[in-house]
Amino acid sequence: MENAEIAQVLNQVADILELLGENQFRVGAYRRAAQEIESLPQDINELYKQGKLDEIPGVGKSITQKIEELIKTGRLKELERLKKKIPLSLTKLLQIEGLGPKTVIFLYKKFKVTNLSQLKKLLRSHKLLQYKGFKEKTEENIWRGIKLYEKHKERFLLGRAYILAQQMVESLKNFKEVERVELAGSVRRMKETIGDLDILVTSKKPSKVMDYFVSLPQVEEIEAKGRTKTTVILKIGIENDLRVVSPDCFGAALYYFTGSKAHNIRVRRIALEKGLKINEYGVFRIKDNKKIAGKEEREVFEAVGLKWIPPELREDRGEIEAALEGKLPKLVKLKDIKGDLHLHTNWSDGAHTIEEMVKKAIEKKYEYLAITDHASPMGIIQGIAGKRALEQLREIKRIRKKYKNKIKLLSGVEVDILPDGRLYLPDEILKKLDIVIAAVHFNFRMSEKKMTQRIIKAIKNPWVKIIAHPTGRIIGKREGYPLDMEEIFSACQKYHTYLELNAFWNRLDLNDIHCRMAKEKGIKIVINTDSHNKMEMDNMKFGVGQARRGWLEKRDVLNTLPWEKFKKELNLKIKI
DNA sequence: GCCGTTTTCGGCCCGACTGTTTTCAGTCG
Repeated sequence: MENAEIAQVLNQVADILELLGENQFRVGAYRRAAQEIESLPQDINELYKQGKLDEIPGVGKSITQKIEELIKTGRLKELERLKKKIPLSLTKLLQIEGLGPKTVIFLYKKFKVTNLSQLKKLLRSHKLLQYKGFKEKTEENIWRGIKLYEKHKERFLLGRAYILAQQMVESLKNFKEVERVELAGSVRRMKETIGDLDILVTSKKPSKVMDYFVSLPQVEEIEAKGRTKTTVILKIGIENDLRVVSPDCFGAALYYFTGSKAHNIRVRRIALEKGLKINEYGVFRIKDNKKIAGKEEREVFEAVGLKWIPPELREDRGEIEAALEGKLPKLVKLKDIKGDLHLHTNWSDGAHTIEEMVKKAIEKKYEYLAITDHASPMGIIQGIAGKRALEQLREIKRIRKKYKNKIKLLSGVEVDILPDGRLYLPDEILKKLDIVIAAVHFNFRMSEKKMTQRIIKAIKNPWVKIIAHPTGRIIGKREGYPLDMEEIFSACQKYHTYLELNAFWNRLDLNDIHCRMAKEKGIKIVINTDSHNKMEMDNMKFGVGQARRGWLEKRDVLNTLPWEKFKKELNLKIKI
């Protein structure tokens, strides 16, 4: 069983225990363990073999046994037992905004509600109104939660949420009563999926800001409106929280609302050990309630003896320990990126010409770029197979010459890896190109062993420099194909092939955890946008965000190298 | 259920908002 599967089982146990009214800390312990396992930078099966399960934070004797049982048998008797008490389907109802464990269990016990359609039927009958604590408004709220749930079962992808968040921030900046505005929450942490938007402002007139905020055209519905906190649902279906605080607590509030929850809990615990209390208004000494920090985020960290931690790291995945020891990584930045090596043009399925892509890269002050159109047996893509590859090469050389003083234009291809691991273009063509990217685009359903062998065969090809979107996932749509990443990393190291972090926000593949695994193995990553038009080249920030979440530093990313070093590293023979 | 530079027992992060209350429970982040 994989890390994510084991984490899921533990979360299910937590959900049922919570519904049963179990001790909340016991519930929390399962959640914590699940979270730790999900973000583990190693395969949990390896830890098991080494007898090191209990070294995972939050995993003690009891959960160790449960993980062992899951690894050995694929099942957990405890969960089977719990499922007899309460159907697992109830845990789905918990995902409806406004429905918590108390209400869900009440609906189950009184009305045998176990799923959404039964819940709707009950609401329509208005039978709930006879019970204490339930009035029309309660029914309305549950309907609203159901509507939101049906509209958006999945979390929003970062790319979409980011643009909307920027719009809301800009609108707030334009309002005269607003002083400071900052984006917080999971968008600030550049998480690949976003639950809601969190925006923080300072103002002397909070109620005016709240009135202005709820009147913005993007707002569909007001869920809660108070003096310091307002929650609205935007037309697109995402929730947006706005918090207004005074300037002297801005740093504390920014820290607090950036999260993640797991990170905040850990840091507050450390604060408590030092006799300090952290809340959204500041850091306070418990004995006399004196405020010792809060204006700037950095102060909050320093007050509890930590170095400032970049938002992307705040997941309680070891960043707190690293900050305590002064061993935080110096994360790669967007401005460190010197080139983009995976770009499509109208020679295959891209929208723009080679020259238009080159101009955009010059605008971005890149030192180099590679044109890598598809060469694929798939009919839908009119690619650059055969003679067309050589034609395009001539065109690239022409444009290379034209812009040689501004940017280094490299020739390339994104060639398909066939099911048996051979490539769609012969070596005679590949060897004429500067950057050969290989990728899997079809026949995804293979066993882990076969898929791993398929990709390793491509890695071994001496002309292949990069494996694009290595796991093939499309976030929210398609699981990545199963791969033995350890073997892939070893092969990359042996054959000097690089793995891509595809910056397109519905891929972000490799993900943060894989990036961190790669870093630990000493493998460099290349961050590419895989742009199919020139605007998409701006997606680089999402790739860098994911790389930062994976603890990558400048030296871990191939395309941070300046041209001469890059050329040497890849052993490129061209003269420009 | 986990954890320990005060502790192997007794803690476990903290506050805002809503709805239905007349002092609070439930939910959320």
